[in-house]
Amino acid sequence: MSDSVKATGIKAVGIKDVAREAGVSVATVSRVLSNGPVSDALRARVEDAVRATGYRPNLSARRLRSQHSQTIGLIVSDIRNPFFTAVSRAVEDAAFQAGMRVILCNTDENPEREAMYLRLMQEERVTGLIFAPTRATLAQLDRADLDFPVVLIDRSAPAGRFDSVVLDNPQAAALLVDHLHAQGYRRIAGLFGNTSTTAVERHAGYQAALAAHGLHAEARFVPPTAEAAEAEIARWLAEARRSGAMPDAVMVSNSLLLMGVVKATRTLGLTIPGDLAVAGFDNEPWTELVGPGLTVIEQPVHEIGRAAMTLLFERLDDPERATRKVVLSGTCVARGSTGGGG
Amino acid sequence: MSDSVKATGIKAVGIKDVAREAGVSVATVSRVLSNGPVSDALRARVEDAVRATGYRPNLSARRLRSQHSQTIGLIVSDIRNPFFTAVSRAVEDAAFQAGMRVILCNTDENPEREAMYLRLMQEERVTGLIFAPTRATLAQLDRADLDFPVVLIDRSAPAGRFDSVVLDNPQAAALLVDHLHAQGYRRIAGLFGNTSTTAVERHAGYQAALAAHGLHAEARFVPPTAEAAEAEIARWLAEARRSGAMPDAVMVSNSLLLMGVVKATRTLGLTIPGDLAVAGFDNEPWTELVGPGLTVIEQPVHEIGRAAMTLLFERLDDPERATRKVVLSGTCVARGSTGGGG
DNA sequence: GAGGCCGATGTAATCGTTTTCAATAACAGC
DNA sequence: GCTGTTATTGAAAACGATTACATCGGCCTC
Repeated sequence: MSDSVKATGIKAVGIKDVAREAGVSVATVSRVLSNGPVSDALRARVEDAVRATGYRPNLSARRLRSQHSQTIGLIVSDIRNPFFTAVSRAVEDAAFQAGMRVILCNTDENPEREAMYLRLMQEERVTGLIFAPTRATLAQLDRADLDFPVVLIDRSAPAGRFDSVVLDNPQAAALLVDHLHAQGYRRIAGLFGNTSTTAVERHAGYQAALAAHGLHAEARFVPPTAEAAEAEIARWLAEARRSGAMPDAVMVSNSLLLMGVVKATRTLGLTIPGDLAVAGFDNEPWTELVGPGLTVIEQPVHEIGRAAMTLLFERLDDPERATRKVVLSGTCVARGSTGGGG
Repeated sequence: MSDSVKATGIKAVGIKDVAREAGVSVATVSRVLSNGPVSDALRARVEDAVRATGYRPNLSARRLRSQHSQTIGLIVSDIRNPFFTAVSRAVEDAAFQAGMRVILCNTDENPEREAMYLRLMQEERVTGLIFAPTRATLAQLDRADLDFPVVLIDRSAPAGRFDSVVLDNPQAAALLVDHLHAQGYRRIAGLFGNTSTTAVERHAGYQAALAAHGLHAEARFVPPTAEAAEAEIARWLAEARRSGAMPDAVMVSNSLLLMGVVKATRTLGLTIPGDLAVAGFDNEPWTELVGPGLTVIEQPVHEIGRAAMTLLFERLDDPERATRKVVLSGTCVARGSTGGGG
């Protein structure tokens, strides 16, 4: 008969079984497992029994009773965004090292999904949350009373009810502008995403830096996709050519837009940097390989993840302390795409 | 005094509080929450009470009692590997859609970490696991008795105790070789990773396809890093030049190696495809942008993730059914890097 | 009109741990 | 030798939900 198949593990072994095997009470087993005060003799007996029975604690039960979920939430827009990929890796490493689990959620910048995941975080009774919210959700977050600490990443915090860690976006954008200026470029266009606070800050830095050099800022905003950027740049350059006011350089606010711009230059048959210098954000491995190499701002991605976890742990340690905002600096990686001074 | 600060949420609201508020028993509340048989009148009262109290079910308690963790594990080598990034996104989407959570673990191909995460999966009582194991762990996996189904991805399953979903690696490699041959290349070198079963399979396909064309195979194996590939290719080409037997094309088994090869051509001042044609795996967005565009095999990454989840759900439905191996085909995306027939 | 059945509801047991509390033993102080 | 203190241990309560089982009307059938 086919039920001879089901031979193994007819019943899960619990702490009771271990206790019986070792001839002690369940309390003693529990104490051994959590390094409580137990005599050496009993400890050894229990450890043997654990091995013999192949016991594995049930984390759900443990969490229920101890009221510690040992779980942290991580809500980002899309894990496929290399920035979040790197951050998530850092978060996971730090979490597992501290004996905690991570629940990862992708929102696609959709406020409804953000709301539902926030609800989930409450039901999971997470210890803490690391969150990159949209502007819409960020505004409501103040009112929502959550019973766990939140650390914001990438998106800037307004008043200051939450700890946060962000790149110094204005400074980073200025770094790029300064570099372009130093290379001799004078008509520096800017292309920015139109959804995140990040782009807003980078635009501000771009504008300020240009002003400092006495240059004219010319910025446009597009949805954060390569396609949108490619189309917009093509349109823009066509107009500019007609009006005789071609930019000699363009900076963009993230790596998706950067890809779009590079694509557009190919389609239009423009050389980089001869016809157009290009600079952007995020030092992904491939930026070194396209064209003459792309000049970019490198974000300390791993550090951002680590900093978020550190902030979270410190907050858990002392819930009363003042909220903190960690601002990290990017560095400018100069490559050929901004090389041939205009 | 400073304790006026702590005003909100002095005690978490449980199902009991909701029951009291609605004037019903806890059982009725539970039934409302799980769409059980309850009269419309009471259902409405309970729903009001839930809203009024701001009740959030405690998932740990629910899981403990119901013995359903509603959690699936995902163990990969490194989420920063774009292949796994995309797969993980597909898995998460499918999971959350089915009302399940995902626990993501990075092993860095380290068997010890794999073992510890497998232990964790048991303690979490996961519903199922999607796993890309190293060869070492794969060998032991047969013996370990786990009380949840496992679906292997990317790494090929040996005998067949587990469901799995993989790319048709030999065929994909052959596709690349055939394309190179059709473009006129005759001395086709191959560079492969030396850790995964994937690379082994791709090498086999490469070799078979070359043999079918009556060509000589010349393959080397390196650690799966861009640096290793770059160094090895440089050394290789130097030797080849001396012996007067330069390959006119090279194919590599993954995107990291591909980056290494491209880097090497730059350092050596070789043009693609004039001096050397290049082809590889994984159609990442940037492959379109470097040099004349890189010819690659496109893996149906999202589909692989989905297929894994489907396999898992089907297995949960019917634990007795025969194990299945889903083999998906890659497609060849031809670009300029293999364009100028040798 | 009595018996049987069914659907809605409540009571209490249960899931597998941790943790409180009491009990015991050992040991020191006087 | 008696008492107070401390270190181990066990018994049982709790954690917050689900669910088996009992109960109670109402309604149908004969």
